[in-house]
Amino acid sequence: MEEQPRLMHPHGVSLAGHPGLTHRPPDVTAGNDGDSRKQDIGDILQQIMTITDQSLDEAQARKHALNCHRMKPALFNVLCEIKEKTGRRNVSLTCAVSRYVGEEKRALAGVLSIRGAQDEEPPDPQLMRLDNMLLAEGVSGPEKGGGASAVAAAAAAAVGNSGNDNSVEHSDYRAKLSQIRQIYHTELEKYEQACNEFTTHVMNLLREQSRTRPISPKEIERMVGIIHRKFSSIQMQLKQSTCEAVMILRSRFLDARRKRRNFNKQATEILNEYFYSHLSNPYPSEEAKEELAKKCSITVSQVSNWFGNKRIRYKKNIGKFQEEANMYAARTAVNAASASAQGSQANSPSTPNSAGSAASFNMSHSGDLFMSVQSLNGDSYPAPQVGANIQSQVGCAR
DNA sequence: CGGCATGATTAACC
DNA sequence: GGTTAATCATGCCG
Repeated sequence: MEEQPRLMHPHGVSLAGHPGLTHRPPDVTAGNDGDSRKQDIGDILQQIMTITDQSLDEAQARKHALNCHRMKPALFNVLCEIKEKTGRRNVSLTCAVSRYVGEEKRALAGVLSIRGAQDEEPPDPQLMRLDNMLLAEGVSGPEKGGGASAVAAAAAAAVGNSGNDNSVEHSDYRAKLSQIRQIYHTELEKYEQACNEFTTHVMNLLREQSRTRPISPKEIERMVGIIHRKFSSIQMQLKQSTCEAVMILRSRFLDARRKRRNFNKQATEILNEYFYSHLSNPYPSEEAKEELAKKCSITVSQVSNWFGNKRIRYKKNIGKFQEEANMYAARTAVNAASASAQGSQANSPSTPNSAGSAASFNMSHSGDLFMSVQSLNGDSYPAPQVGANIQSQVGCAR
């Protein structure tokens, strides 16, 4: 291909004096009056070349004139031949002829030059990542996909906070996600439509141009390929920003879940009940933690946190918790009393120790500080004799 | 708004 | 790995 005789000027510039034209097909150059014919062709070429300087309207008129010109078929054949032989399409003539679609070309260039147009190969890893993520998040893929609910469920399982406000946050999250999803889909659809419209537009233009210059199907294919690549790069941007939006939403959601929420009253009561009824050893076993967690609709780690906080805070300021301790001791005593009144030995699995067993909640610095405080405040905290004044205690508490 | 209550987190410890 | 102690960050109430 490289070694075959070149018909084109080495630099493919001025066609008027193009060597290729001296190698005319017989049907064009036949006859003796080659000079006049030459002149004729020269005129046409001149017209073509000056199209560049004309307005679109003028060019339109010229185009029509050219199409109707008696020499047009011959010239067209020459072009075909040149093109076929050179195997290239950068013939200046084609550029000149296509000048009359300058506007369209400019529009094309405008769209095609949108930034970030890395012409990646089809199996673009980044695009795949984005697609996977969108799918996983339930943005793309089947309607109301498992993605969102999976995330919500995971978050719920991770935190397991009291159901009510959770579902509120979930629905909020869901609503926002579906909003993103909707925007994503409408935008995607818009892009697809625009891409199709633009493709057909360009194809029409090329078809039109093919009347004036030879355009191979490969060229059209190539053009369409370029358009599709460019549009898919736009799509990629859309996907990327959608991913970002989802990530932001998700991190906000998770942040919101991290926010401290006070446990509801019932949960606190259950925990306190256990704590004060196991004051001698307020270290629930794993099973007990699980049971408490289930009862309180919180996680085991929250139970652990609660007990950790409670122990340290109780220890730090026993006096402050005195009243609370009395109350819960009284309550467990009541429970025990009513249980025994029913004739059955109340022995809840979660509270194996009896109420008010304030023996020795080991303090790191003073092992029996608790005991001594108990005895010091014996009057106000008669844990051992709770049963004696249940009525008054309960009356105070409730 | 200030201060206390409280759930969560972290580092050190055993 | 669980606990302690300190601390953070937020909720809540006067």
